[in-house]
Amino acid sequence: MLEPTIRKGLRATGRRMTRTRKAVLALLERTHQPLSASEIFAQLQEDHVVIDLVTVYRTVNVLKELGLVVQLDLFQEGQSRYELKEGRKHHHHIRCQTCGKIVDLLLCPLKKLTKLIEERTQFIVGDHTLEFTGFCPQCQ
Amino acid sequence: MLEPTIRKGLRATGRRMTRTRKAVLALLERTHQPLSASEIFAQLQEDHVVIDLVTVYRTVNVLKELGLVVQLDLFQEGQSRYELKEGRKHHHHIRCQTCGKIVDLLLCPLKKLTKLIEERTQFIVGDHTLEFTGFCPQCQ
DNA sequence: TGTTATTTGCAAAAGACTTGCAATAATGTT
DNA sequence: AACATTATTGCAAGTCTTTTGCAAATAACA
Repeated sequence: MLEPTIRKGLRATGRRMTRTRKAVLALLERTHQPLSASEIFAQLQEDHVVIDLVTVYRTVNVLKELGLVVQLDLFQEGQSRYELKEGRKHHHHIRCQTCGKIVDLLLCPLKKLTKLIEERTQFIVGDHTLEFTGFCPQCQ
Repeated sequence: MLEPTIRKGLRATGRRMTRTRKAVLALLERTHQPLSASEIFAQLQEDHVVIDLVTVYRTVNVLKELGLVVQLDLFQEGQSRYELKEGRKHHHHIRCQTCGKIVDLLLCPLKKLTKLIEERTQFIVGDHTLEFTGFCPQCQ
């Protein structure tokens, strides 16, 4: 139940806790897969929550701005997915090419690499994406 | 000049070498940045090559199918980029958040990781993406 | 040069996401 | 508890990237 904390975050930026924001948050909280906007929309429809797809987009963007949600762009999916950050460590994902299942990879091999890249390229390295595809046990 | 080789690859799959395919290939061959479809289109227009944007999309897709071109989805760009494979080693990229410049990273730290991921997830690991963003020397 | 199948251009559509605006609802105040 | 203020929502419409249908153009090869 992270609603009270989030309410404060919203308030601090002149925003409000609303029915739709609660619904999206609750859904992300109980779902263990990163969801796309249209999946959030569809699931809330099933739950008889009245919400517009536009509102879903606006909501995930707000949550992203507040740093509560991470936006993922998985390998050639053509849409973004959103995942609650809430106390979770930075991690990556693998997605099954056949059934689309997404599994967390609780690792990130890139800490050392960043320094090397900065030396080689003179860039200041910011963010990175690392995503795998493959075949899950059921689809092999 | 990889036209003759590619002609064979096209022929082998019942395809033809055309004016537009030559133009796209030649552009990719002389450009050292991964290009988006609209950039390919715009550049060819400047070069007075008559081509439709639709044809650019179809062309890069054919080249991708033939394994001649790699499709890149860089960090939240909202469009794909295409890069000639032609004798190049597998590598990754870093893109400047300010000016958009893309620099090759001639490394891939993921060979060992694949085995670990397969053990942990029981997936058969296929492809992966790894892309960085940051600030290039000029934009710092 | 002619025949045939592939490719192209154009128009239109699909899909993800954004924006404008009037109506609605959340907040702090009376 | 009702009010006033201001953020948020829903709807319609728009943008942007990419795809598709189809008739006309053009490669390949005899």
